[in-house]
Amino acid sequence: MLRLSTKGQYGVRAMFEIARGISRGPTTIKEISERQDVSVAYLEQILNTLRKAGLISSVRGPGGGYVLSRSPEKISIGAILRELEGPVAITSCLDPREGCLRVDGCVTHLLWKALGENIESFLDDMTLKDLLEGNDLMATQRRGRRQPEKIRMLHKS
Amino acid sequence: MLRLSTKGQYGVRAMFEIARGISRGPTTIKEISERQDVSVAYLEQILNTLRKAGLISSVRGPGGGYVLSRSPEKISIGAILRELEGPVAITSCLDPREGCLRVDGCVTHLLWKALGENIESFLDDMTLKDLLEGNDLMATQRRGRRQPEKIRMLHKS
DNA sequence: TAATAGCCGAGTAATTCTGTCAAGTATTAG
DNA sequence: CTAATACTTGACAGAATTACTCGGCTATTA
Ligand code: FES
Ligand code: FES
Repeated sequence: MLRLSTKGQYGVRAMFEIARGISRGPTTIKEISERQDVSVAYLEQILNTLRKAGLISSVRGPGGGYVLSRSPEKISIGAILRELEGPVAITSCLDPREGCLRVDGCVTHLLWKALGENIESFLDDMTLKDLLEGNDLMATQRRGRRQPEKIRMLHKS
Repeated sequence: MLRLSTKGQYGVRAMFEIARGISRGPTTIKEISERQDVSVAYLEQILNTLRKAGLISSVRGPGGGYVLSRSPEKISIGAILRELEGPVAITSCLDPREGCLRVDGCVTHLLWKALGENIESFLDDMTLKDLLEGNDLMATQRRGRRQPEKIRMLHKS
């Protein structure tokens, strides 16, 4: 229950790759494809959506690729997913693009609403920076280094 | 993003109706159908699943219907949804029935896992009793009565 | 000017969702 | 006993969504 589509998942992983490549300049679709095991054609579609949303910008021609429009800590996972999958809406009744007639007097409405807000604040609080730190953590694990706070909390839970 | 299927939603609403009818004895499919606007045929499918799962039991013949197997505070929304929609699994990688080969070294794995656990604890903490109290709350609103705690918290959030 | 790299719209196969339908079985009132 | 009530079961089908692929185009630069 409550699956995320592959589009959303791949989107987050692609954004992570672009974020990770910051120091090397633009990251190409091909590189992302190889590192994350997603086809080039599918990534084109996904990255195009994210570019139109203003989360990344593209550089054409040789040496080109994609770069983040803002710094990693300013791009939340929620922002990425919203562009690719629309707003968090546990039920169609809660989707601003749809709506419901029976809202008043519906016992479950508040329940789904609260759950949705819970999920959304989680996703909006987590950013690409946290993912980068989580990756560092994995790379340096078992070496006694200091662990980034938010990810360590994830690890515990 | 992250939609709940209608099956799960209807299932929760049906369980609420059965819980609400406790004092009157078994609740028939037809009654649930009328009160919750869901077809009898579809409810048959849903309630059968819930019965096989042991959440409700059925009484056949005239005067029959469905009753809860346990008291409302012992039936969580999570338990209902798990039967109808399978385990919470944001990604296929987290579904115990599927799994993933790239788990080690996957940056997003911990993220989805933590989100899933967050959702699950929310759903497991909320019970039919809370829905019943929420319903009372709606019915008595604007009359200055005392409001049940958990639902009032929902209302605030 | 050729190679690189992103841009764009359409289309399609597979899967999942959202139900319906028909033919049963069990129980009870009369 | 029998008729009415109500749940039981399995199959099936249309609609919607997902998860992609494909072909051709445009911009940039060495
Ligand atoms: S049916 Fe739409 S809010 Fe409950
Ligand atoms: S790809 Fe399966 S856990 Fe990340």
